[in-house]
Amino acid sequence: MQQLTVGQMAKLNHISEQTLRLYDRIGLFSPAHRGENGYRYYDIKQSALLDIIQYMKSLGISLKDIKKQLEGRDLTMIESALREKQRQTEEEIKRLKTQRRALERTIESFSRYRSAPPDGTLQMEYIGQRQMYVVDTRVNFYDYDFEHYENSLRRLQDSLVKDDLPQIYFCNAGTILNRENFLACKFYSTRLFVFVDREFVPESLTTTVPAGNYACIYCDDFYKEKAYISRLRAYINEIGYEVCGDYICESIADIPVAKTDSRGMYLRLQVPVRFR
Amino acid sequence: MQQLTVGQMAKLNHISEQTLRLYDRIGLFSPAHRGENGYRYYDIKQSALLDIIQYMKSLGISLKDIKKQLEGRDLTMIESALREKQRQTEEEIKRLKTQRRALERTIESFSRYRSAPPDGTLQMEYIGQRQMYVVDTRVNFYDYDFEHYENSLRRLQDSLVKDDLPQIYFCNAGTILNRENFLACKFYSTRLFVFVDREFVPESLTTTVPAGNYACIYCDDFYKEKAYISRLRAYINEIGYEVCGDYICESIADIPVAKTDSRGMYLRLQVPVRFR
DNA sequence: TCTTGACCTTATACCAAATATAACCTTTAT
DNA sequence: ATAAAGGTTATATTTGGTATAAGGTCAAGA
Repeated sequence: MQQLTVGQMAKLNHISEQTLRLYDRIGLFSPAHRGENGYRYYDIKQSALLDIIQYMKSLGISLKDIKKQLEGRDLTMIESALREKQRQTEEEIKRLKTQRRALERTIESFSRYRSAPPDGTLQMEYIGQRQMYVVDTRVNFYDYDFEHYENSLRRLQDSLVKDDLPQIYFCNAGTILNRENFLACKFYSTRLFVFVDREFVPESLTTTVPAGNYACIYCDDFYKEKAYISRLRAYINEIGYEVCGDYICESIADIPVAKTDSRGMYLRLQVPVRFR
Repeated sequence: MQQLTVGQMAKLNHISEQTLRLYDRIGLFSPAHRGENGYRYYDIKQSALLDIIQYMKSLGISLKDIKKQLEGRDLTMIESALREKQRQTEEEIKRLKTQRRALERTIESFSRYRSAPPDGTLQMEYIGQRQMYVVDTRVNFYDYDFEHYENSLRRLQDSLVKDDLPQIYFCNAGTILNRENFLACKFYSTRLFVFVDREFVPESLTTTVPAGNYACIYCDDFYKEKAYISRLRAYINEIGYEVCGDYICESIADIPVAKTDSRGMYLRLQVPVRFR
């Protein structure tokens, strides 16, 4: 019978010596014999057990649980553990797919920020259909300051958590102002939103923003919004269009780069229009 | 300016107080002010930074790295970190998909074990096409004992690692004996394999086992193989078939349930046949 | 004004699953 | 004989928190 030292066994099984010693100490996997010198001597046949341990570990099962499963020597227990793991894996894949999309969105947001027109730019843009997750805060943003907006974002976060949605990074949030209020110069908006992906959020929780032509003005300061809205309205009249939907204040980038501990905002104020 | 205590800030941002204190201690995220009483006072506007931290954390970036990124305040650095994370996510999804399949295989193996015919059963079976990953050990298994087989499995594992393949649990491994040797009663086999999935292993690394009718005999002991091969051959002659391909000794379940620290093997010895 | 309870502070320990180090012993090869 | 390689133990470090103890602060009610 071949006697393997800890180093040989480690190499043979692609595991570190330290780890084998650890497994011995916690009683998960011990050498077949101990020499009088204290050396650990393993039997190659023990590899079979180590295989299972490594396999279960690769499934993310804790050493404690692996030990329990193996001590039980209960096949059905191991099997149900595997089934449970299968379920978890399925979920994890789903989570990662969401994450992948979130990353895409954020990176998009960065590039949008980099290539965005300068502050004050007025232009027409065709924007495709979007989905938003909306929360009505019942408080008028225009009556309060930036701090209140932050507060409201927290509320939106609460809401996302409650609806069991992944916590999206707020790189694409904003507020909605009714068409009527926009036209009447009445600054009254209580609705806050984040843009979301249709595939990851149940349709019942989202609102669709129709595709179409939007009159847009870019804005680098939260506090300039009111003034820029006026310019936007003037622009629309000037080019002979009419407003055909709700106004949106979209933050297209929202990165605290400065030392101010506040958001480094870049807004795209927009309203859907059509030829009169 | 609203001053938030640690508890309020925690609730607002769905994070624990402990964690906020931890972040303060490691200098990742500190309160705007400290009261004379030592209390931490946060500014709601700091939530923006916490958002980013939470976001980066959700991507699995370590706190240390997050700190570094944010201290740099370098947008392009953050962006490239995100891109790196995107790559990692992609890989992780791939890994999990492989894991999902491996789990399926193992669970399959359990149920195959449970429903397998008793030791000694002889029968014809139609078996679909399979892919195998083969290693030639250049040593004849039949000249050595079970220990040597274990040793060879380690070699197979080395090979899998070298080829950058996921470490499949050896629940479906075996050996191949040439048709000629099988017919000549010459026990000479040096090739070891595991069955793999086409989708997860490059085709260049796999060997296809054709679909077809196989004469099979079930065997619960490694050491009975030679005797059972004779019975298999006799059976094939008896029913008037002829061997049309290589013999395979497939371990259909391989679970160390017993206290022996060795594999609890269940073998399906098989050889493709056709009507003479 | 006192007390109570909620909330804050720090320091310390704990968790998993290793990895790293120090201090020391054994084996093997030169 | 000596040195290198490899073995032993015990202890500390890592990560991202959570848990606990011992104590300080604050606001409300009696």
